[in-house]
Amino acid sequence: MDVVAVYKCLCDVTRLRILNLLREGPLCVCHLQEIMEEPQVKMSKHLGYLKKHGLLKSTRDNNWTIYALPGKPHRLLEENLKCLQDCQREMPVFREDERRHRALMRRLANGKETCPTIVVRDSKRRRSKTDCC
Amino acid sequence: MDVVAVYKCLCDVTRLRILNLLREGPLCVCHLQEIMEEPQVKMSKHLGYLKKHGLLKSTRDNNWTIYALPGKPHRLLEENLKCLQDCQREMPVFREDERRHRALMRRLANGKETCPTIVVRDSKRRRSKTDCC
DNA sequence: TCAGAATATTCCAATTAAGGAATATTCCGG
DNA sequence: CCGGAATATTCCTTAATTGGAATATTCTGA
Repeated sequence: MDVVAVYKCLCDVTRLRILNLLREGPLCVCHLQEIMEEPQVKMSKHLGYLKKHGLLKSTRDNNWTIYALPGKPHRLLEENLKCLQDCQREMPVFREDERRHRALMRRLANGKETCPTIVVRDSKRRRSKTDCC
Repeated sequence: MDVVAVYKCLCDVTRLRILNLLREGPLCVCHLQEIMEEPQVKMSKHLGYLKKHGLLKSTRDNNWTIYALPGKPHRLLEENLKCLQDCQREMPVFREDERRHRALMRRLANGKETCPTIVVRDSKRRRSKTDCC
């Protein structure tokens, strides 16, 4: 565990936004993209960066990659994730993200649309192979 | 309070070492230098950086500058300072620093040598104006 | 006033980081 | 096998970071 590397992970808004969103549960790349309204390249790179340094894990589900926080994160990460919860004031963008996140979740919950993101939480639902984003 | 700026402060070894040392109490620049065995420019710049972002405060004592953690640090800083305490394993350099820190303190405590660093802790001691380092 | 100590600042070179455009890869359904 | 979707990677440009050398500033004691 490279402490400095962890802080390097945390010192970028995009990465903080990703971590903050994933506190709520796993998300596939396209949903993160949709929520954060950022281009695919950017998302993919930052996700890769976080994963490379052990702050995220990923699983492949057909054509999708689902990112999630590690099962038992290092203390350093854990403490800082807790702090993120209280950073609404300092990070207004967090509130926006969470708003769009909830909207997406509602849409997925009551919709025809199914997606790996939701499947992780409700493994009984079936989905087609290509109806994600 | 700029969250990202705080993490930028924390993502450099030199700055982490400074913060870790100052957990124990204030130190003047020359003592930080001595303990960390780093050149003056480097120390001065990183100290200025930390101060600029509110992670340190400084007071002037004659020709010396004494740096210290802020009285009541932001939660983010506070939590991470606590984490630093447990990072001996990941940061062997912390142990070295603390060893040299203790040695310095012993030297100052029982010596003729007095210094702003010690004065902060024992304001009854007198010192000459030029016997610091 | 002058030399020297403690600290800060400026200037510069080298390294690293961030983001976008284009391209590659992988996997699916037809 | 082909087209398309989801994601990753490569290449490139621009910006930011780091650190050292030299210099400046401030203060003190003689």
